[in-house]
Amino acid sequence: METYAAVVKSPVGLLGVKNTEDKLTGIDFLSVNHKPLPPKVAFTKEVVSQLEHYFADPTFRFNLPIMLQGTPFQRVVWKQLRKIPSGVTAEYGKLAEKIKTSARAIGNACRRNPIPIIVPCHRVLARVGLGGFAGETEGELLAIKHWLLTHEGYDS
DNA sequence: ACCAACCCATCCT
DNA sequence: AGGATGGGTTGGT
Repeated sequence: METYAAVVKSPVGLLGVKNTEDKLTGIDFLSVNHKPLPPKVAFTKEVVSQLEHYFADPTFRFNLPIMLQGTPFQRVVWKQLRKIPSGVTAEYGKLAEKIKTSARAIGNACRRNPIPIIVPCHRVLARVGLGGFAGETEGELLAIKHWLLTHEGYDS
């Protein structure tokens, strides 16, 4: 089982926070058999604090140093994702046009986003329907995507 | 290093 | 329903 810098309770369930001394590297959605784990070092405290701010106020803008590990293509896509503000949505197909690739390839890159919520892949929707989230196309995780969107004011 | 086959959070006809 | 799509992974040589 993976070890986390912190495991925090949130309105969408337990979140596992992964980071180095000064860079955020990942966020996982955890099942209930994980125990909450309070942050120890200062940087982890800051990450948890900003997450709590966001859940209290959907317009809160994250300001955290982030380390994304991925292929050059994935980095380009993730960079685009971070430009989408809270309350705004994008489409796989539209993003694909913008960077001259296919909608499917965009979906592939989103699927591998290691830092959901903060790198806001939940703001990318399919032409018709929600699209997927955290690797799933149906089920509990998709409910989280929907929760995040309505939290940000999106009306389906 | 290359290549074939397969997998996908899509989209069009 | 079927096919085009393009990035990634895997497993072979």
